[in-house]
Amino acid sequence: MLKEERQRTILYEVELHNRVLLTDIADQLDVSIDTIRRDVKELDAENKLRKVHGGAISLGFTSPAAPNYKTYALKEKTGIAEKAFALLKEGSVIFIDGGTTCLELARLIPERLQLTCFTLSLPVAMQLLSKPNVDVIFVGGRISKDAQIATGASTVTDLSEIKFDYGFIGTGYVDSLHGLTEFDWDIVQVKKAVINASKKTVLLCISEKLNSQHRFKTCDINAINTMITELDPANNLLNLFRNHDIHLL
Amino acid sequence: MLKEERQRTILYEVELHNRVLLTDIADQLDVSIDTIRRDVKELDAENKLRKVHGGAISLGFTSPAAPNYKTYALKEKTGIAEKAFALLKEGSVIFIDGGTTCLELARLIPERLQLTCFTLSLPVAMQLLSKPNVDVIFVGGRISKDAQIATGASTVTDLSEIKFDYGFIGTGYVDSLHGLTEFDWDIVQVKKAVINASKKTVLLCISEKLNSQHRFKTCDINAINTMITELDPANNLLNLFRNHDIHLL
DNA sequence: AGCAATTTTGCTGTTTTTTGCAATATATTT
DNA sequence: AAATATATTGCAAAAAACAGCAAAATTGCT
Repeated sequence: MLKEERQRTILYEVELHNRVLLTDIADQLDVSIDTIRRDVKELDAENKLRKVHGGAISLGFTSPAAPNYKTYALKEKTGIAEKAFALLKEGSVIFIDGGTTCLELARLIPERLQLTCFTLSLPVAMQLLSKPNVDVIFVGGRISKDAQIATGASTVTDLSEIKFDYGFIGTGYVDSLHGLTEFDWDIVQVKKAVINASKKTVLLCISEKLNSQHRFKTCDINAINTMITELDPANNLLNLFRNHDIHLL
Repeated sequence: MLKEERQRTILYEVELHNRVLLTDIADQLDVSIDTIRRDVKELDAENKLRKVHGGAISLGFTSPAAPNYKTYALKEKTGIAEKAFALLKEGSVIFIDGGTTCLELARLIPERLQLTCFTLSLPVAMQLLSKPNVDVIFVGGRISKDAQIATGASTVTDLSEIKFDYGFIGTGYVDSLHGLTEFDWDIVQVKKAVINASKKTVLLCISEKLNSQHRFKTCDINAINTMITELDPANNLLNLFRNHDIHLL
């Protein structure tokens, strides 16, 4: 049997069943497992499949189907995410909110860092799948079409039974006096639950949102432990937040 | 024997069997293997076939599916999804499983159809977000990196409190005798829960998976109400499934 | 036909690729 | 922690590819 034939068969099996065991394939094709191992290694190098311990899995099952429409103010948001990332410790149990800034934080997590990440954002969950050492737990519920996050009573209930070391959240609007506010009532409910479930709450917020407000209130500004913007913590724009018991980063 | 004649024979063999061994051809045409090697080299240079170690393979064998991250057997799966789609009624409460076939079903749902869709697959949920009249509910839990679906005890518990009109599921392996089986135990647990939560269970399954099995059992074949393959329901390959109380589509 | 030039072919020895095996190391499970 | 499964590495045998060479066949020419 030609090598190409064998590799074709392996790919076929992987595509068909999404995952295969090296031993199974070696058995089926009647060659040594070393040969299969080498084949799979090659196919992996060619990006035809992904080699995992003991077998191989289809790319379609693992590749981050990332539609890269560009994020607004990406640079600022990446800067914020980097500051937030510095708070992460090996083995932490954290929550990552939806929104593009939080998505950047998820993207930033390095391969070797071991974390348990809760989220209710579909894009964040997708992003976290590519991190081998991150345990991803999705808090389910009715998915909001625009925010792409789970909302509703069951989500709130589920959240009430968890404690995160850190909750990294975004917000629609923030004001030193009126606190965090949102346009959408459902989203406020889950954000409240997240803050409640977080030992420490970290707000990721681009400076453009400072001193803006809307209809529904999530929490007072004091409920936030750390606020991260893309600005230098000493920046004058942050003065109004200095009176409160908030860490500025 | 003329060189040209020989090369024509080689090409013929390659086209017929998709591959050929140099030794076989040399034997068959009763010339030295070096001659065949040189012939194949020329044919390769002319792009009539592809020379590989030990033999040659047909171009059609490699080119069409080679740089292809797309869904395997997309056409078949779309066909299956179309049949499944015909079962959907306005206002139904359904469940859509993970996997590429089920993802096709999600993709097929038209804009105007009003549905309540439960899922535990991140890609399916993402897909459903683009359907304005579909209520998307994600059943949360620990996300499996490979399958990109929620698994674990909380997922199973959540599912135990729901009833779907239809549960559209896929499977890793299916056999008329051994039923639905999987490679992964965790996945079996949630699939069991899904079947339990479905008034009617519809299996979406490409015919290549028929009569295959693996380690962990999801359910007997009788637990399935309708099985959809890309084949005509009268096809002989489905004979083994006719004794059972299954609708074939 | 005769003959030289060219091409084709088979042979030889050498190099490269492929494969399986065994020993060791690493990962995973119990 | 031990026990098991999987990976990695080095090695050797076998198969295949390659390069060079010379005999044989083919071709083009007179």
